Order: sequence, then structure tokens, then C-alpha cells
Amino acid sequence: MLAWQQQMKIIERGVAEIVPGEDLAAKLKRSESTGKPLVVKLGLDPTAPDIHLGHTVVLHKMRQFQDLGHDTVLLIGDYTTKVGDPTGRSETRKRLSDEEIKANARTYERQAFKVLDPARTRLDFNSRWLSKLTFADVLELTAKCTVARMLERDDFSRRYRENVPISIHEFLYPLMQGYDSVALQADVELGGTDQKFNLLMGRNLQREYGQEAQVAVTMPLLEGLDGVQKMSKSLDNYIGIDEPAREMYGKTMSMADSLMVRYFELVTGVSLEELREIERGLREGGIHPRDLKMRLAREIVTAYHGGDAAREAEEEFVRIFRQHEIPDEVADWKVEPSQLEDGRLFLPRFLVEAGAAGSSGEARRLIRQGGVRVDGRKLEDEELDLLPVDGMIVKAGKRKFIRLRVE
RNA sequence: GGAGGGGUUCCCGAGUGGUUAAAGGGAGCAGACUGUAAAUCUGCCGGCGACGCCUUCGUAGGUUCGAAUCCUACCCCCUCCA
Repeated sequence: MLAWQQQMKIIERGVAEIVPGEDLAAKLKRSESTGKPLVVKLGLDPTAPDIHLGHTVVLHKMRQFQDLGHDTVLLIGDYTTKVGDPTGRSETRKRLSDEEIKANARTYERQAFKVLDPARTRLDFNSRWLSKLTFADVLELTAKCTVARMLERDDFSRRYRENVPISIHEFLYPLMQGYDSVALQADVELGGTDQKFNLLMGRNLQREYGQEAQVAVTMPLLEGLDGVQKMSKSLDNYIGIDEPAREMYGKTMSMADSLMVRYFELVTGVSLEELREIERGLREGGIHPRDLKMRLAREIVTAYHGGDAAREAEEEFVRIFRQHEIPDEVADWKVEPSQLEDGRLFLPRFLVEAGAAGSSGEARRLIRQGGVRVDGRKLEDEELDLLPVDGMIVKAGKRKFIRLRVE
């Protein structure tokens, strides 16, 4: 086991806050001398079916704790999900069915292990203890926190101020999450900065239940590809870790330059020294931002799909977007005789059916604005149908290619 | 339980009888410029084989030639009082 000072240094990389830092130092010091690993907890609510890069920030931190030899618990919040953490949303989240929760939990598990070491991860579910609490237990738990304290939470106070409804059951969420720490006797809890309140609640509750309080380690929320809002599926500014290599590569290339360093820091394994170098290179102009972004894309794709896939994705990217050629794999679209009229294909409907437009109005707009090309020729304003020829390539928008197949 | 305020298109937010598919902003999409970056400019931005037709302003009815706008009931949210 590394000396506690060195451990501290590794842990501090990229974190937003360690509350309180002294406690972590003390815990690490004790762990080093007794040889007893710290219990590090990370809770994930299986609310959405997929994990994206934003979620991996905290998983990477967890991984570092694993590599340092600590006892890491990946806690699936199958029970807390029944409540739904109100964080970040100004609305009460809808509740999921047990089946949905189970299915999501399984994908989470699988995806989380792309970052975590399965052999060193203790997987647990908070239904194990939360489902057994009696009403009396819940009363005891709720008596340990006041309404005023609860309203200190940013989200709650804002909603209260702005007359947005808050259901009583939402107050239970932080208490449940805090109770998880009691149940696990956690030494450290990881989470995004939006989790700070909940993590601190864990500290309070542990003390109330006569335990040593955990340390809250919060990670910054990763900005999405737009560079402004946090990465989230609903904003469609995310890179999902299950996405195909090419997709990942392309999405990475489309991110704002200002985000690159942050991504290197939070979602790749480049060393601190290298990070410094990258920052210097950018500042002094020694590194072309585009090349750096390509490297970032390679790193990210490699992590989830391997080096070969990354190289291939890069070649493909260069071919399509720099050399404006056609990708080597283009989805075929079989033209059925029933779709033809006088041998011609009606484009708005075709584009919708082929997934290139959401509605025929959108498809017409795309054509009208010059966003559709057939074998490289830009379609005109009112050119709504087409004489299909086998092998014809239709390009719709920036990145959709369809190859027509005619019998 | 009582009094008052409010629910508008993906989001925010105007609109209080016709010229309103509904201002403005954001998001999104396309084009130009590029490095599929940012910034900027331009256009589009409910649905439909589409110079017309259909659907939308919490829900259901009603008044009217005509309603998001008026009336009635219901649902939901907020504030104050209890």
C-alpha cells in the first residue's frame, strides 16, 4: 500500500472538494498503519438505462481507490430510485417500475465495469436494508433531521422560493442515501458536486448513529459537448459509453475546444505531468487544438472499444469530414416497388422512413435548405422526388448517408 | 375548510374574442465560414404527397359567424388564513 501522502495526491486529482480534507488524511494514515482498507461507497441510481462519460468521472475516481487497495462498494440504489432524487431537476421525477429498475441496474453494472475492476468491486443494493426498515425505524431516521436543515439544500430552497412543488417523500431521499452510509459504515462517499448535500447528510447520520463520519469526495460535473450545460441524456450533449466507436469519435471531435483539457483530466488516464504539458502546449501554440482533440477522441474510444477500433474510427473520420468522401460502411435502403410512382421515389417520406428526418416537413426543409445530396449533387428547392438507381448515395444533413438498393 | 393567484407549442415566456400555428428568447436543424470546434451571419423550426387541409394553448362541455382569449364543471400547482 502506498504511503498515505501519495495516496492523497492521487485522490486529489480532478476532485471538486474533499470535505473535510483533514479527515481523509487521518483515515488514510490510519489505514496505512493498520493495513485496513477504507470502505469507499459510490451510489448509482438506475434511473436511466445508459451510462455516459459524465457518469464515468466518478467511476474513474472510484477506480483509483480500487487501485490503491481500498474496499469499494458500488451501491445500486434500487430502493432509492423508488423515490427519485430531485437533484438538478426542478420537477418531481416520475417513479419507475420494479422491472425497469432491475433492467437498468443490470446495464449499469455491465457498463460500470468498463471502468471499474470487477474483481475488486463489491456490488450491493440498498433495498437490502431499506426495504426492511419499519415505520418506527423511519420515524427514528426522520427525527434526526429538521425541515430547516433540509431546506438548506439548494434545490429544495430554490423550489420552495419559486413556488415549485416539493413532495414530502423527496425529503426522504437524502435521508435514505445517508442511511446507506450508516448501513455500509462507509469511510468515504463519492459523488458529483450536486450530491454534496446528500453526502454531508451521510456524515450527520453516521454521527447520529454513533459511527465515525464519512468523508465526502465530490467530483465536478462534466460539461456536455456543448460546453455549457452538464452532460445529460435529455440535453443530447452526451457520449454514451455503449456507443459505437465511430459515433464516440465523431462526437468527441465535435466538442468545444475549451473542454478538451477538462476531458483529459476527468475521463482519461493521462498523468498529471502530461496534463501540464498539454495545457502548456495549447497555451503556447505548440499543439494544434485539432490534433489534440483527435488524440482525446482516440483515448476515449480506446478505453471502451480498444486501440484497433479507435484507429479505424479515426481513419473513417478523416475520410468523411476532411476528405469529404463516403464512409466505407453505408446503410442500405431497399426501395420497394410500392414506394414508387412512375418509377420515382417521393423524398420526404423516404427520408422519414430512412431515419434522416423526423417528419416530412423536416425533410422538405432539409431539401429546401440544400441539406440533401444525391451522389454529390445538391438537390434543388422543390425537388421532392427522385429516379432511384441502384447504389445511389443519398446524403442528408452533415452525417447521414444512405445507399439506395433497387432490385 | 376559506380567500386569492396560476396551468400556452421541446424549455422559458408574451398573448385576454377575429389579420394567431400563436411575439420574443433558448434549444434544435440546415447553409456560409472552419478544424464536423467556438464565435458570427442567413434561413427554418406542429402534422400532412402540402399555394390547401388537419391538430395544438390543463381536461370536458357551453356561448359565438368565429375562442388560447368569454361562461360552467372538473383536475393539478402556488400563496395567505385556519
